[in-house]
Amino acid sequence: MTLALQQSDKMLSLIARRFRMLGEPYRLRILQVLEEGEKTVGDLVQSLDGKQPNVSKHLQMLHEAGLVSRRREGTSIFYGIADPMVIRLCELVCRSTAERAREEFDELHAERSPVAEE
Amino acid sequence: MTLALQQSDKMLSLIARRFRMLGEPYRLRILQVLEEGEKTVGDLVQSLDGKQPNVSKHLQMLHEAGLVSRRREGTSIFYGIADPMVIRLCELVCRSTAERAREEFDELHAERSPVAEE
DNA sequence: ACACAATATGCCGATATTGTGATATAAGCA
DNA sequence: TGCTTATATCACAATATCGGCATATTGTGT
Repeated sequence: MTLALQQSDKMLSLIARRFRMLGEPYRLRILQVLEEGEKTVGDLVQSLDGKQPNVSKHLQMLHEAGLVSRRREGTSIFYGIADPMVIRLCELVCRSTAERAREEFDELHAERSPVAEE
Repeated sequence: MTLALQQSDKMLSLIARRFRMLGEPYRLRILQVLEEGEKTVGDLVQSLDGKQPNVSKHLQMLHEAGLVSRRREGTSIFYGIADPMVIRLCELVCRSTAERAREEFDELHAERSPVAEE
């Protein structure tokens, strides 16, 4: 049990890949937009002010990792968030990261000598 | 609200970094061992059958990202899981990834022609 | 001071990832 | 068929990451 990670090497790689897919600011921004609902590649290119090949590639990666869904409609392709887990993941990390950032901020601004965390 | 990601670019980078830190199988294995309790670098080197510099480097990265704690005791240094969020994160991803893997497995073994998801 | 153990760091080659421009594919329409 | 739009893929340079070896640092004794 524990970390629920005593999986086979293959399983571990899959898990790591999912985390890695979330480890790019640009991909996070894509997911951020997708959370409003399904979007076409063009929509995303416009929202994110990015290049189309780049957006397509990131979407491809997210899709291969099973994080976004893909639906064709005419010449357009709609992407959406496939796994609601993504939302909870981001909320968790966001909260935790913000909290830590605040702690570091407080430490920097504390009058007394820092408690030495290095 | 939504993805809780409409943060500044700096915040987004921090969040992405945390995900990236979890995006390495070796680091996941380290966390897996750390979940048993605090461990020294030497303990981990032994448990994971790895090289010491490599383990140290990964621990350093995890520590800089705020995911593991560090405590000196004599010449040894004990690392531990700093943020319990890590556990929940891994559980979420693990469940979701296993589920998806099972789905793909089922699709592959279905008698009828695959529904074409690529 | 020295020696020793535990950990960290610097450097390197191999590999992976990213972003971009050019090009290819696919669908709809005249 | 050809033309247009939307998306995907290819090819490449720049950058980042990983693992390993050698070496430096830190702490603890003598």
